[in-house]
Amino acid sequence: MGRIPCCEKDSVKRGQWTLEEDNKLSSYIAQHGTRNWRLIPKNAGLQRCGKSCRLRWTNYLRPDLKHGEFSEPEEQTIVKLHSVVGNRWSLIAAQLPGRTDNDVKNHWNTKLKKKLSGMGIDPVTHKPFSHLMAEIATTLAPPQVAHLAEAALGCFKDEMLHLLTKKRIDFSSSYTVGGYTTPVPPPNPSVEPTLLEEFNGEETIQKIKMGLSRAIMREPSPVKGWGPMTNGEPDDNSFLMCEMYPMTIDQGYRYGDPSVYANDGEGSTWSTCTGGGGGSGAVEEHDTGSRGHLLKGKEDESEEFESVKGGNKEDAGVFGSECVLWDLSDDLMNHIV
DNA sequence: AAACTAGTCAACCGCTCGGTT
DNA sequence: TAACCGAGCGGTTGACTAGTT
Repeated sequence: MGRIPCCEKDSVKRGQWTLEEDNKLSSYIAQHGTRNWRLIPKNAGLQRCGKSCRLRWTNYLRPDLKHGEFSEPEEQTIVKLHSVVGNRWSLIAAQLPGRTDNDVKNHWNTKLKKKLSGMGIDPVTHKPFSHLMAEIATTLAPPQVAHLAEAALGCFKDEMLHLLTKKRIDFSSSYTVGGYTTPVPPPNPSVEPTLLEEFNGEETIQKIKMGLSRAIMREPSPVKGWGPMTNGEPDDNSFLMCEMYPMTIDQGYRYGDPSVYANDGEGSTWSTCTGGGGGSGAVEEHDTGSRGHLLKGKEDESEEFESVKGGNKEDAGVFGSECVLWDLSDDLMNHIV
């Protein structure tokens, strides 16, 4: 039982690499290549495991690596690909020249996950938390829905409070995440300055509970399942929020065609939801119960909205998707505002 | 100024897979 | 066909740093 270790653990050095070790490894590989990792440390005069050398080379020393911050298009690519392939970091990294799977994984775990959570999006399923709950709620009898709301609040309380307080304050100027500015103002800007001042933890939680419970009970059945699309037709390999939620069809943004994931440098691969010809009727007056409250009405009065609706679509990515960020019911928002 | 906390990221670990013998 | 081996992958850990109390 057990595997033969790749090296004698007692005789190898571990931990951080020194500059001298880096130089030894780099110069050896420059001369001899990376054919046999087990022999490399021995031949290069390093007290390291071959595996450790490979890792050091592939994750840090390789000359074609990019070091530093991830760009906005890179972040978009990661999020989009993650929504389709999950934690296949090497696959995702392959679409990002100069980035390693370790880089991508670290960036996802430390930054992107939090960004999505903070926006009320489940980083595992890439669905808004509220929609996840709504999906579950459709399978429950009404009395159970209240319990679901209670339980969900326990799970998502932090995200919701964050969303309902800090994020809204951020909106006073504009909301920028992942380099994408969302020029959508809060539903009622006049109350914005007092939001934090008036914030009271317990009271707010009670309001959230009530609003969430009501919102879920009023959540209409999905139009379709999470029907992904390829070339405009549903396919089984990806999620497509705007298919399920009419509001997003009109003004929202969705993940682009899953078949086009190459980082071709042509800017955003996010695409807008055109609604497949459905047009502006997607958000109707009667839909005020749960979704689309923000866009409905804003369309009439907000210059910023026009900029989104009009020529600024390229500026909104997954992080700038107001339909996701603000996908809270009127009931819920009214309790808070 | 010191102690504590949270965030970041390089490195390690164990496992799987594919090629070779 | 089975055993072995090298390489790669994804999850996890821990050292370091910056920010906060």
